[in-house]
Amino acid sequence: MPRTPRQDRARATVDAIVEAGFIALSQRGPAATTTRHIAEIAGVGVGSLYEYFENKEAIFNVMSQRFIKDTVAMIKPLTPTLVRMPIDAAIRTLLNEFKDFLEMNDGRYLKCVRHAMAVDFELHLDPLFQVLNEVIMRYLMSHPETLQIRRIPAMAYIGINGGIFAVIRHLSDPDPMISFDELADGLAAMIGHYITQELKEREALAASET
Amino acid sequence: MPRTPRQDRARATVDAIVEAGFIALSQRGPAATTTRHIAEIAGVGVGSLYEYFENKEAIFNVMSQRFIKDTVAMIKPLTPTLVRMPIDAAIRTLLNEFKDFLEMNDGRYLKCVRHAMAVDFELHLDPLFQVLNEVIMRYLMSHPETLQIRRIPAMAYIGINGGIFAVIRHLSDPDPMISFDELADGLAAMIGHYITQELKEREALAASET
Amino acid sequence: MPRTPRQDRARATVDAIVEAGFIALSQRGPAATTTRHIAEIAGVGVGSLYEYFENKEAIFNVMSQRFIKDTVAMIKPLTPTLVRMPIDAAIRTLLNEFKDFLEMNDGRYLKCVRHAMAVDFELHLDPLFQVLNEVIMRYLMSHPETLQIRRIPAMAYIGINGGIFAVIRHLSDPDPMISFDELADGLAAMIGHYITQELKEREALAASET
Amino acid sequence: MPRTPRQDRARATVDAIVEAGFIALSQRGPAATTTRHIAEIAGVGVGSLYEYFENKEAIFNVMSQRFIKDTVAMIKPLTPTLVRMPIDAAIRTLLNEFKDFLEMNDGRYLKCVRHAMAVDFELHLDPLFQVLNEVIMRYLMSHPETLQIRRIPAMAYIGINGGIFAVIRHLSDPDPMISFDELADGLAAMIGHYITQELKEREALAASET
DNA sequence: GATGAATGAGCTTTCATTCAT
DNA sequence: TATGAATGAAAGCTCATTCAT
Repeated sequence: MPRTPRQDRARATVDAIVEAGFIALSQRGPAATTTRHIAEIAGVGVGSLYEYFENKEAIFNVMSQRFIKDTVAMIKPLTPTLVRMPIDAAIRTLLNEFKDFLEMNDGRYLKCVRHAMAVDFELHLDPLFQVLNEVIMRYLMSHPETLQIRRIPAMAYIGINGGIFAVIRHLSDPDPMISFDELADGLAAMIGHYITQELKEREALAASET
Repeated sequence: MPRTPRQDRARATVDAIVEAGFIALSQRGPAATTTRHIAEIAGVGVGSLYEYFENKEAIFNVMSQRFIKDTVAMIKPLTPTLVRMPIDAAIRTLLNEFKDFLEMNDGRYLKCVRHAMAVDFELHLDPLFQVLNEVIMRYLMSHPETLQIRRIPAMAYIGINGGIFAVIRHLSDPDPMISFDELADGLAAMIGHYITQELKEREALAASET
Repeated sequence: MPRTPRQDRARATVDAIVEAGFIALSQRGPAATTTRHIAEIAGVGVGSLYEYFENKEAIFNVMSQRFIKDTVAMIKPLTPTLVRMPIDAAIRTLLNEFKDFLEMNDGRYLKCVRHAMAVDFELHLDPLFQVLNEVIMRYLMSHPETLQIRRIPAMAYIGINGGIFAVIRHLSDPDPMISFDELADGLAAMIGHYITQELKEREALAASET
Repeated sequence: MPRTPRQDRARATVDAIVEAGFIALSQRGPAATTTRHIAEIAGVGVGSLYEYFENKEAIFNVMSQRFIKDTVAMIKPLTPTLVRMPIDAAIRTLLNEFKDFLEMNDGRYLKCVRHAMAVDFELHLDPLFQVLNEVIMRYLMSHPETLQIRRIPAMAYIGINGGIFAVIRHLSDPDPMISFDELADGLAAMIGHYITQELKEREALAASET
């Protein structure tokens, strides 16, 4: 049974407002993004903003949640493919998908994410970390030998945080010292080498114990 | 039109304003930091702000420059010590010094740095990247065998950006999954393993070529 | 960003603001006329001023234009009557109408015009000079013999500027040495005598040439 | 006995401040003329302004008085010469002297006088009107036949006010329709014709009475 | 429900004036 | 006496929010 037109229209308006929020934020930054701008871009009256959102901050909150939701939705379906790849290819694939995702719509998300902290995006980061941790866990379980390596939590933490930030910074850098491929290759090599080296050390240890 | 301070009293006022800027920024964030707050914390009249700064943004600019200057001043003298250490110890030492630096004055700098992008800290980041690159280069030259490893620029980029961000995020995280020591150990191990593995591969390659 | 009024209510607000501008300007002068005063007198919030005007100066500009428009609207319909009168009666009539116009609404316009230069009234004076020049030209054409007199442009310039200023100064003077009727009579006689004398000289010249 | 150096210096400082006031006012207009500017141009500290003047307005008052004093000092010595000239030559001479006076020092006085009303110059105009009235009276007494003409007070009022304003407006007009000579000639002719015509009418009247 | 005119608290900034030096 | 750093009241202006239509 379809929803009543009333609800559909309301949902469309909310979507238009959130979309407009992203456009305004990416175009003018958080300080210059006014409710008037958002309403104008959304094609609704300022009053309508307050029909659907408690206040301006609530719009940013929903934007934040939607950004994270979209990111998770981008990553989740990749998991089965990623876990079957060699680690370096998996990392490169994930980074490239992330890059494309951030650069969609003239880099709207990329521009927004740079201002994220100014509008408390951080509050809704959890699902993103969860899905990335899940990818990592599924990967490790698909490659049981890697379960023996040390410092898995720390590596996940560093890989996720360092990786996300390095990519965002690189994409935002008008004149980066290295190419994106070099960055992705570097991250892949770093993780790859860590695993290789750990496995070797485990092996050597096992051999000496025997 | 702001004038350059010529008297001692004037210089003290300028310092008080910049200091107040850090306190206000760390307490309330950039959007809620008003000229009145800064003046109040500095213990001066609002008018005095404009005796020495073109406008509010100019205060943030000077703060940004001072933060970077202080960071560089913290790192630079460590260089001789760091380059003589094993890589993992060097990294752990640097990260711990960075942590202490950020947590000085009740974490004033840490709280400010989270809002960095909102106040164009990026514009003045260069000296920091330069000094960190210099540390890396000096380290590599003190350990000539490491000069053979591949992807040095990418590793420097990843190490600096990923490292800085991972530390900041960890210190800002009210409930981190890992301890700071685990984080530092992880970063050290990751870089350390990368170098070890690279050296081994070089060796193997050299052996096979003979 | 000021918007163009689309609703009736909006138009009424704009009018109230301009009206309040005249009242405030006449009461306190340009330096002491603040946006808050204007808003208060208009019975609207300060914010409303900026819904319809770019800034404070824009209000003064519109006031200036409206003043000139009103003056022109007062003079234009008089033209047919004036051109049929003897010159001295025409001048006296025009001056008296101008006096009444300036003294309307407790002399609001008179008080404003004294501060004219401080708010760039001059920028919009052209239409006033045009209509006065047209009156003069129509008068001369209705009295073809006067077309022979010399120095018509200079006389127009002097008559218009000197006349306007003499009237304004007289009306503003708390203790003038002469009555307004004496002033009007004097201006009428001066212009009248000039024309008479010129015509006589032309006549004498024509006679001597025969 | 010479004044003490102390008093001399004080007088020089006062002069420098008033001079600076004229320069600032002519350069930037009344709204943009700050005490800081005046002090800077005068080469003294802001504090010194308040050693010699109650407040900013007092500076403008003294400026106003000095302007009028200078104008009077320019006109007074001309009187003996003027009264011996034919009326039109006298008027042209006076207007040209006035023009030169206003255009001295890159038009400093001219630029100031346009802002006069914004700073209450008008308050001190009396001596100027007195001296101009005296010139007129002396002229009339030097030409006793003119004492018979009617409307002398009105003509003086119109001539003085209309004349001053017409000259100031003309000199300020970037693109005047007539030349200054034409303006001066026009004013001279207008007054000249008035007198001529009046004398003729008196004569005719006298003849008819006989 | 949708609108946008209206609001006013509160922002940044200026500048005449003061007063310790 | 002369200074200029310091002041703070008050200016122009913005914009999230409200509410009559």
